[in-house]
Amino acid sequence: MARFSIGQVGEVTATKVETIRYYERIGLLPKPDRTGGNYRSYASEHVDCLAFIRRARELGFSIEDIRELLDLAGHRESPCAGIDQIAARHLVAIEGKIATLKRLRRELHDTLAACAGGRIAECRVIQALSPHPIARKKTGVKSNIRV
Amino acid sequence: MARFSIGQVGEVTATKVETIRYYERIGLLPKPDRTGGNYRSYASEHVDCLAFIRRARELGFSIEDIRELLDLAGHRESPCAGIDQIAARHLVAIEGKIATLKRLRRELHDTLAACAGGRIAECRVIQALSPHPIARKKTGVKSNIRV
DNA sequence: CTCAACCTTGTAGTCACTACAGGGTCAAGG
DNA sequence: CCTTGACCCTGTAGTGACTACAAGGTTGAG
Repeated sequence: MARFSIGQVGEVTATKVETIRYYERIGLLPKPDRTGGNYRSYASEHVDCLAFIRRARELGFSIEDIRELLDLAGHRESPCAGIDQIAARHLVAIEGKIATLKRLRRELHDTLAACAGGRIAECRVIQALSPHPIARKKTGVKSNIRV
Repeated sequence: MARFSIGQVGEVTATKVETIRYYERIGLLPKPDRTGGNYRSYASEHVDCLAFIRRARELGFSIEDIRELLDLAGHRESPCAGIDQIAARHLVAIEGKIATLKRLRRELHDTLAACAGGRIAECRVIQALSPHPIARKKTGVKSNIRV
C-alpha cells in the first residue's frame, strides 16, 4: 500500500500542511498512522477523504455541513435525500448572498457614478455614508444621564 | 448639549452595546466623556460618527477601510479622489465575490438537478464531491476558498 | 558529519463581532 | 431607608476556517 507524508498529501490536494493538521484536530479527517519518527503516514483513503473535503469547501460548504455529508456518504445503500437537502439548503444560502451583494454593488456603483471628483465637502460617497438628520429624527430617545 | 448613554446610542444606530465598546477599543470611535458613575456619555458627534461607521459596514467596507474613510472625510477641502479610490476598490471586490458565487450556484444547481434521488451509491451530489483519480494529477492550482 | 528540507507540538493571530461573568450605578416604588 | 430591576462597567473568551510562527526532532543526500 502506498503511503504518503503530510507534505505529499498537501501537494496532491492543494492543501496547506497546517490545514490538514487542523482538519485532523477538529475530527474532520481521520487520524493517520505514524512512522517510527512520529511522522503522519497517510493511506489513499485519507487522500480521497481530504479531496472530498476540499472540493466541498470550494463549493462553499461549511465544516459542519461537510461533517454531515461525510457521515451520510458512508451509508451507500441509504437514500440520498439527506445529502440533497444539505446541498439545496446551501444553494439557497448562496442565492441570498448573491442577492445581497448585487444590492451593494448597485448602491456603490450609483454613488460612485454621482461623484464628480471635487472636494470632500461635496463628495457623494461621503454624503451617502453620512447620517442625514432625517435618519435620526423623531426617535423618542431622550438624554437622561448627568455628566 | 444633549448627552446619550451607550444604550441609547445603540438603539438610535441599531448597534449592540458590545459592538460600540468594541469600536471604541479598536480606536474607530472616539472615547466619550464619562459620568460620575463612570458611564459613557456621548455627544451627537459620536452618534454621527457611529452612524457613518454602521452605514459603511452595511455596504461591506472593512474596519480598516472605514478608518481610512473617516480620516479622509475630516479634510473637507481636500480632493475626494482618495475616497473614490477606496470605494472603487471595494466595488471591484464585490464584483469578484458575485462572480465566484454565481459559479458556485451554477455548479451546485446543475449537480442537484442531475440527482434522481435514489441511493447514496448513485447520488450525483456525492459523485460531484468525490475525487476522480484523473482530476488529481499534477495540478498546481491553489484555490482561496473564502466565500 | 553536516545541511537543508521536511516533520512535530503548541500557541497565538486573523476579522468583526458576540457572549458571558462578576460586579457597579441609578431611579422608582414600598 | 431599602429593595428591585434595568442599565452600565471591565475583562476575558468564543465564533469559523484557517494561518503563522517558535522551538525543536527526523530524514536523506552529499
